[in-house]
Amino acid sequence: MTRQLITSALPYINGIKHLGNMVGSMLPADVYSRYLRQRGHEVLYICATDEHGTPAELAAQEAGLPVAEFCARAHDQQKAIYDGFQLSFDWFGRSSSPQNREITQEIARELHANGFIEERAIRQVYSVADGRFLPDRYIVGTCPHCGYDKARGDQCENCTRVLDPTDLLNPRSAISGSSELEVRETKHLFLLQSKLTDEVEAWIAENGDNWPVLASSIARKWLTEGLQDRAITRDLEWGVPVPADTWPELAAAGKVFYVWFDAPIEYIGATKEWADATGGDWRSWWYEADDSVRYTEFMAKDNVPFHTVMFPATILGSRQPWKKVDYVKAFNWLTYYGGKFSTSQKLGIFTDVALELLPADYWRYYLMANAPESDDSSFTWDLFASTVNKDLADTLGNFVNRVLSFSRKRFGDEVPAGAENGETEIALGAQIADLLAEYEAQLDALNFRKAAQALRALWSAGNAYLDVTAPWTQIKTDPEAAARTLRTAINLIHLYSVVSEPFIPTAARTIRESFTLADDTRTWITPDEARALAQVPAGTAFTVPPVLFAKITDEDLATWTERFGGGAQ
RNA sequence: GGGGCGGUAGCUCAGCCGGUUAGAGCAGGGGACUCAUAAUCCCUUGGUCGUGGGUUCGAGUCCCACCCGCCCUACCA
Repeated sequence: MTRQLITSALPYINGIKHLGNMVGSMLPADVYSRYLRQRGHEVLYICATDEHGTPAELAAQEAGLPVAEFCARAHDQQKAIYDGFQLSFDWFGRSSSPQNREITQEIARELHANGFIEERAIRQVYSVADGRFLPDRYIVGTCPHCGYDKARGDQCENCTRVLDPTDLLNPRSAISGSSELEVRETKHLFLLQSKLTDEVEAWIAENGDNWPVLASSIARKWLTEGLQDRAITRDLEWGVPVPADTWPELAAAGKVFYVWFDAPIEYIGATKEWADATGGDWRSWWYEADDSVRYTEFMAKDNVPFHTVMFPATILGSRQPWKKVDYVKAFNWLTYYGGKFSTSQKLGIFTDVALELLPADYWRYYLMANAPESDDSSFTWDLFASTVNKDLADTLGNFVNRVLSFSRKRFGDEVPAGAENGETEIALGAQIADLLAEYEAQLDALNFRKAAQALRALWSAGNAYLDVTAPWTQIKTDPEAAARTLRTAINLIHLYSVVSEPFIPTAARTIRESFTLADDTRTWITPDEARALAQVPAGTAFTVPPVLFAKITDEDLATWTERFGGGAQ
């Protein structure tokens, strides 16, 4: 059993995340974490809110709150939603934590000591009315090429040309609208990534081959172009301050590190938050841990360059034995009817609203069974309803209900004894063992769609077994055989409750709690146990749980499609 | 402009290093069954594998060109 370090990309502090954010990082990381824990691995699943940067400051300003207060509230809000999704973080931290500040500054000092940080003066647009330097995209104006009057300083959305903010005609602040802009000189720290390109390339060559192409190809693309030196500080109020002991002048000027510099370091910082809170040993996971720990990162494709190139460059340049990622699981986008989920246009489904409509298991299963692993995938209400109804309600939920109801009706509140297992049960056991092996193999390989398919095949096998044995017929001629069938089917139900937990933890627990089984501490099923189908002995008391998954009705669909604008695009 | 990924049945997707009649689930059609959330199980109709060339005994799978979608292109995160 290895030690498994798992992180999912940090959700940005500002705004409620939508289902696309959920399926691309936190949810698969949770499914994987739960699976590995169940298999007996020592797992540490770490996530956090990413709290620094211009958008957070502006959102706080708009909310009329001090940025620290704004972020504290937003963090709690996000945390509550993730609890609702049953995300089993070992720690859900904050990139604004003292722990992250400490480690970020430490790594910056190490980079400096090794000659990978340089101070440079750059010229940047300053908005007098807003009292802040503006990132390029926060400057709008008229495009000099096409005349579009809402072009952003980084790119014109109309003609797609890449721009410099000083190219814009009639430039103004996107925040206040003020045209009182000046180009000012400001000093920043640059990470000399150009000096680290070869090392990162060698590291990718050695480690990236097994990653999904989505991750490795993006990484290689950046490297073939050669890494450029990159500014890692900003002129903002809210961020990790540049340490005064190393850069007194910049510290005095109030410089903070760029959000993308401190955000990945928060994986380490959050682990220290966890250690400080629980007495855990954070260093054993992150420092000189290369042989004992396997580290898997989950993220959507937009995050890949930062995780495969820039962060590794930072770590390599520190010359310290920080743990580097072993496997990068990258996802494409989940779209809403082929279009982008959009906060500003209120398009799509957001995590808070999702939980108001239906319990987490419905979303968890649907999202993972249709995860955008090889390409963007499209959320549609029709597919959602058909997946939930067919797989969860009909195949699994109905199986549990039909077996337990029938058994109770005919044999009472305990698992019936009945005849010894016959050929049908032996064949079933072999089939279940095979399907379970397939399910495990797909989860081990982080193929979530295929894992969900294998799980559904396990559920379906139970229904097929009932069809072959037909206990409602057996009961008339051979009650012992009927009892055997039900005993076996009940054992399947218990097996399902164990192995389904990564995808549908709440329903799995509900099913499991319907058995009064002493010492039921089993967390996984061995091949022999799968073949035997005898973990729940005759005589075990059980109850029939309430309907596990309610079906989504046509009325529900009509209501939600109307409310969320499904298909309109 | 440059680059990456993708374009396979009505829908969502599998198809490893090229090799016999291109697969799954859902939807559609037929049948079986009645324990169960009108559930289940079995059978089955759908595809000139984006387009056009090329390599090969043989290509969805390799090469070239083009079309379409998404993403990246370093100051959003």
